[in-house]
Amino acid sequence: MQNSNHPIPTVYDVAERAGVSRGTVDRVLYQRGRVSEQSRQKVLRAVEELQYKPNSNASRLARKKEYLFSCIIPQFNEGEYWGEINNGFLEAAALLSERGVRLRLHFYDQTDVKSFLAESNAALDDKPCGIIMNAVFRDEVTLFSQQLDELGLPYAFIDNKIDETHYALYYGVDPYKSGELGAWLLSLRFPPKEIALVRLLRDSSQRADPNRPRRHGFTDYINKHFPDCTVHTVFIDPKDSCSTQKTLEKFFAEHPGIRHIGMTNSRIYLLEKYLSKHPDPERIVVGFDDLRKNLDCVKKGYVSALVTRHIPEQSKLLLTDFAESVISRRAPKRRDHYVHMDILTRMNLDNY
Amino acid sequence: MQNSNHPIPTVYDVAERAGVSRGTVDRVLYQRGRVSEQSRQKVLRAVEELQYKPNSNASRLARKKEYLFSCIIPQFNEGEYWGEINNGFLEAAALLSERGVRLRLHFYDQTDVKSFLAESNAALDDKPCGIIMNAVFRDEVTLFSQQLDELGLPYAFIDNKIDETHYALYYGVDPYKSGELGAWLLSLRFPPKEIALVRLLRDSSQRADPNRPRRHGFTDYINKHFPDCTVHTVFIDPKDSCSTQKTLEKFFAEHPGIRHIGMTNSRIYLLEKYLSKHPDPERIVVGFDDLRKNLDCVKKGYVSALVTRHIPEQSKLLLTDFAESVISRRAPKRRDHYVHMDILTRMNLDNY
DNA sequence: AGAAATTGCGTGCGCGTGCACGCAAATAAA
DNA sequence: TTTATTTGCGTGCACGCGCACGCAATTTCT
Repeated sequence: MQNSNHPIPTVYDVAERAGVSRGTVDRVLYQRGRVSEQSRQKVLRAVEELQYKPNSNASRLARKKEYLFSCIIPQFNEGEYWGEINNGFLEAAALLSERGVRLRLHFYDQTDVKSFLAESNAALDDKPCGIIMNAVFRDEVTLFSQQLDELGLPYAFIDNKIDETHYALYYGVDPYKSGELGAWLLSLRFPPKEIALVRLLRDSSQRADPNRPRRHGFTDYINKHFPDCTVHTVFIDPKDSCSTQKTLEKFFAEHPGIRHIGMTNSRIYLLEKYLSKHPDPERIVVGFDDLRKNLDCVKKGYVSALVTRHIPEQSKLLLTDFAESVISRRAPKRRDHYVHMDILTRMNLDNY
Repeated sequence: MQNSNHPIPTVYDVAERAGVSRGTVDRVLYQRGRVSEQSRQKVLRAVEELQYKPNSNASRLARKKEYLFSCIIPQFNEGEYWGEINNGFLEAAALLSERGVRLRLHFYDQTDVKSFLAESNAALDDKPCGIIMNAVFRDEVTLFSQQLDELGLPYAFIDNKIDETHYALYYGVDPYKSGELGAWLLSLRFPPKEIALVRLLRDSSQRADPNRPRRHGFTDYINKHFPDCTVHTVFIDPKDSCSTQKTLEKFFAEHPGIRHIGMTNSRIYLLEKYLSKHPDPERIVVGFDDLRKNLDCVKKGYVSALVTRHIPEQSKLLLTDFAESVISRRAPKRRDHYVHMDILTRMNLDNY
């Protein structure tokens, strides 16, 4: 609690106590201009004794400095994963705006390397004081991050990262562990004999496979704990619900023993139609990520559990933390933030 | 994105556009002093057209107004539930300090009504602009809230609340639902035939029983879904680990069939000693709240799952939201915040 | 020794608001 | 009509800090 006898000290108080002028205090605090060693010590002592902290409101008012951050993330449709990430960024930006933080967004096409290159260049043209991105195209992102290193521009990764780069900050889940958690949930109720792992067809132009680590976490867990269990893989087309339906009908007709279904990408909602047409009280379905549509599936009982983190929270925390560290010119306390994985079931869905 | 041609408008811009002086703009914005209807309209229009928002940094600098909030919560030892709540308050206060928010804390003894009365009076003496409390002693809290209503002082409840009062804000979990969730988790793996519900002995002076709703959620769920299951209640003494140990030994010796153990208060860690001495791979143990010691028990495998919310998050959000609404003099968007219940197991514990 | 450059430091101004003071015009009272 | 009162409104100052200007004292160069 603030001692009411001693009101909050200002530069004037520090200057007076040190026997110098405000300007000198200013020079000492911000290493601006030349100061004799003697006055420097006096000022530092006065700052220490008075516990002086600059008034951030006055400081920002006088400085009028803006901090621009550029984000390079995949395009999205309303309600999709990257849309939620985007919402988190916007929320954080609104909160930080009074501290002079500005945001510029760049969306690229995940299936098109060139669009990533274009957007990363556009981001540089913004002359930002920090860049936030994800890492779908490993080679290009690595190259880009080297460019940023040379420019001395700090950058942060969201959702996934490239360990070999000098990123300042990372927020995301540990994808491998989240896969394990999903497999654990799937097998919690009774041991699986056969599992359907549903995957998405992707056109050949898409080189990246961002879900690999999570899928491996999933299958490794199953193989380790249930060595006799077979994992069947089915591919469905995310753009064609009709063919998806046919594929699933056919697949499950051929494998009537399957009671466990998992999907390691964020689109478990694509199964809704099939699941609703073929109810099975014994079936267990596990998916990932708290998309609106996924939550609906849990609510309706088609999906037993989702593994997720609060998606917008993740990007909100990243921007807040990143901005804080850039503004204060201090490295963040922690570099890697593997955010907590939530387990969502119909029992704890209401207030998410 | 901010249009760079039109820099952020100031009162001067508004005044000029409305053809009046800064003082007049100020008067209409804050309903201070007298203004002719004609100028009022002109100013309001200019504000609208320019999308004028006062610069919060300049505003706070000039105003120098402080907002004091007083919290009245139970005493605690390091690492206990209310300690975590307290940490959340402190964290929020640190973040809000530059907006002029100050915090004053009052701790009372949960077993002593008089200490609550003393602390609530002390809180009033602070002359705060808002009060945060929990509701252990229903009658006394109800009386106190009536007093606050008369004074026109807004108050918020944390953790639990009294519906009949005119509280401005509430953050907490739905205790009944959390009890249900705990029971669901306990019975997830295989249907329970016998359950041990471990409770704490409380001295007769303690009238309040804050865990009742949660316990009822728990037992109701079991009775509804497993009508043939018997729920045994065991009382242990939280202050005497030796007697606790004896009680548990005796109880479980008499009921060798029990594979399900639940505890609806926050002290599942009190069972650690017993559980570690009597390992049982089939046993399922469910507790509540993410106390450090509870997390350790999950990590070591003694406890299968915890139902919790991130405790400090809850108080942090409450203070942030409450301060925001008091400062802006607007009612909060939502009054009741039943925060999300997390499910914690050894699979998703690492980054909590 | 005188001129030129460098070092150390004090001061003034502006950032955008909030608020109090006080002036002029309009109205009411004498 | 003169004086008192009210209404409407403009202006000045302070908030605490960042920054630039410029003066005086000291050192370096010719």
